[in-house]
Amino acid sequence: MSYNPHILRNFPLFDDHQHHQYSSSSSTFQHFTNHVHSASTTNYHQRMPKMEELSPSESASSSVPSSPNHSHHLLMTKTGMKTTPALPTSSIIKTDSSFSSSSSIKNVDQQSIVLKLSTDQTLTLTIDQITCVCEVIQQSGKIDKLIKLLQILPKNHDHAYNHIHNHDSILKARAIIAFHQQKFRDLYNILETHQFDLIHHTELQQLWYKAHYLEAQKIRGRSLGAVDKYRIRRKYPLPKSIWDGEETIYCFKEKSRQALKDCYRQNRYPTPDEKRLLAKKTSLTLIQVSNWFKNRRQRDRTPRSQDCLGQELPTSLLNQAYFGTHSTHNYTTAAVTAAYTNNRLGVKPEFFTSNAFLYPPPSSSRFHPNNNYY
DNA sequence: ATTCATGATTCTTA
DNA sequence: TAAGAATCATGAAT
Repeated sequence: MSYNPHILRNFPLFDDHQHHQYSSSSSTFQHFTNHVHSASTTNYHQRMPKMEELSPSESASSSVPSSPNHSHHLLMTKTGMKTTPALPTSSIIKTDSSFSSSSSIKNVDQQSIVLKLSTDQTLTLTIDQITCVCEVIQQSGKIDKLIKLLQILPKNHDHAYNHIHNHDSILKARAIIAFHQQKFRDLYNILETHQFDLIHHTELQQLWYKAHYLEAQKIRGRSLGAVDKYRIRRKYPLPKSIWDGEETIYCFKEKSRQALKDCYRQNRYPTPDEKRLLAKKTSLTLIQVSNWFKNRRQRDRTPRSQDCLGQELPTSLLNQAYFGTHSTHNYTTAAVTAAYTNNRLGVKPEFFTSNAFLYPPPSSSRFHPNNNYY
């Protein structure tokens, strides 16, 4: 499915005054349905239309400019999400190619559903189209529209209708609504009892934690600090239905880290080809792999550097070398830097390599109020 | 609140 | 252009 602005512009949920445009036999919908399918293979990387751009007053021929800045949380992707922190994956929505890989499911998604707009107005859309609209409304953050959409879904219990009510997007919509209505039990129930596609996990994980934070905040009657939140995350671990079960530390999955370590053990300087292979294996980007090796080499290197500082620093800062290599008495750049970062020292680490440190003036003048050594 | 680990960024160097 | 050094930012642990 694609997210065609024409459809959305015409969809009544975007404008309450547009209902009169539609009827059960509306040729308008036949038109846009065809339009959707013809465009479905080419629109993957098109930016999602914003709500403002979907207003009926807008010219139908106006194209949507792609702005790298504000397209950020309206981004669409065919391939799904990466784990780069720079990209807020929670806001990425998927296309039909990731919704349904098997053709049988795809057929179900093409089934038509009749929406009852009012007593005398109905609208027929495929499940694909409904979920498309549902995702767009979710992205827009307009909860009232989302509620309306769910309200006009049919209540019957045939195969297609069951399918749409168990669809990831529709259930996600229900979860979002439950959150906004602060019906936390309902929200947790939805998240726990339905296995969601991986593509929705990040967003739903945020929702899970946010709900628990908010609930605790209400009970305690005060806002939560970082520690409170941390304890809540520990107390209410993510359900398997919205988490693949893979441990992550600082964004990277443990499996990925192990693969990087294994490679590093054999070769500290992988070739670009090896890096590419590793990137593929770990689902990280080439840059991330390069950064990892760079950081690892740097942190492996510094604890062994020359002892050039004649002052005591905690050994705990020095015993962090990987693979069991421990140095105990070398005061390294890393240690000084860490000490500075952690406010243990009153001077910048550069000071320790400066002439002022290496070649201090005679002690008699060092504390003179007119010098600037201290 | 503080400390530590670690991914990312920026600047320099070869 | 890639590696290194220093540093920043932030998650996690205490």
